[in-house]
Amino acid sequence: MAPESSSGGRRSDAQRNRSRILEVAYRAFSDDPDVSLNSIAKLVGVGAGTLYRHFPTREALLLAVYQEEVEQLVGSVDRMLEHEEPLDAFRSWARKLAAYARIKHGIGEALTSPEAQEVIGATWTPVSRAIARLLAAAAERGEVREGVDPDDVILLLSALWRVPEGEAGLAQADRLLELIVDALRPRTGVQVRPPK
Amino acid sequence: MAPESSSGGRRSDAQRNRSRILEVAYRAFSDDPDVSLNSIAKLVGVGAGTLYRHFPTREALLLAVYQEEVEQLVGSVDRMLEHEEPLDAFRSWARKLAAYARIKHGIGEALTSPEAQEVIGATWTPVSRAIARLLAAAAERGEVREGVDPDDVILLLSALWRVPEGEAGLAQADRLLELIVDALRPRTGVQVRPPK
DNA sequence: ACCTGAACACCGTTCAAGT
DNA sequence: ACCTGAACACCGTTCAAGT
Repeated sequence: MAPESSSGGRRSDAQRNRSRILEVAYRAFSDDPDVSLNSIAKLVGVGAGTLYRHFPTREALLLAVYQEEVEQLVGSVDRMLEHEEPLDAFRSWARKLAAYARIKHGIGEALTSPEAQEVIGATWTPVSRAIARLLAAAAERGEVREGVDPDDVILLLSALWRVPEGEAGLAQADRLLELIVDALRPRTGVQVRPPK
Repeated sequence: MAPESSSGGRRSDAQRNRSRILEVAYRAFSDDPDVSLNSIAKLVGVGAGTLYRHFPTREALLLAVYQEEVEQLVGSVDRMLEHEEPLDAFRSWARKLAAYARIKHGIGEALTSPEAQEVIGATWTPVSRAIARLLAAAAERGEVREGVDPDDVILLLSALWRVPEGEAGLAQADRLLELIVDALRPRTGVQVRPPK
């Protein structure tokens, strides 16, 4: 009858549920960003209470779902800096972030809503650090000024995924990105050639 | 028994309802931006269907409520241009818009959500024109470059009202506004003194 | 014509009862 | 310990019935 054998005990099925919820939620959010939590629970085959036990708010679930991918995006910074000029790397990376936020509608909100900033940090902070690294690399070449707050840049970048869908929107996003890059340039206005 | 006397007929009570809904909704939204439409209908003392007849979506009601005030804000542009240097007028006006959007939470969404842009225009367009006027005045002095799309500027400005509440947020908004102004400066980088 | 308000199919969230 | 799922108090929206 051995009610408890090793240290873990019953913990395993809870962990199993957690990962199944994440898996199903990922697809559900992709289909429809406004999908209800109840319906996700039903899809998983789990009681609503179980979902709420693991993820107390919609935002908590949303972030857990996308955190891994955000980390991947964040992790791509170093590689990009090796293959591109810093400012181009910044542009490419910003475009990737925007494309991601445009598709995964929820994540954009999480990156700009003041409330979310306080609660999470888990998504915000890595993104902020990634931008800091890109800006630092560009600043070293004198292509952007120093001391720009990366959090300010996130907020400016959020314009990129608020653009309307379609081709006109993409063109607008390109213009916006150039405006943002201009905003970051050194104040002198004298174009500095990077040293060979 | 004269079922219809003049041309208007029964139209007047519908009009009355419309304005009462707007009046009550204004206060209700001020108290709580997420207030339900049903509860507004109840506050007005009107059937839910009546509210929906006048304003088919939440956004429609929200915009109707704030349209008058937006117009007032838009109307203040000319006066500001008379009393301030164009670029300062732009700064002041942007701050006003941001403060307004920060308080009337809904309006910020209406000014940046792509869906809203298509549906409405009634709020978007005047704001866009106001910014165009400010930019044109500044461009005449050579303080900003020409050909900047005012809609791009709205999207950039939206960063101002996504800032967290409190003092830190206001400081961030100030930094952001300066970054945006920098983004609009002439590309030459040579500071042009306005002619006396 | 316009309005009412009950009714419908949901929603997020909780919590007693089970194992 | 953890899970279930009925239940609660809502929500937006519709539409037959009234005037």
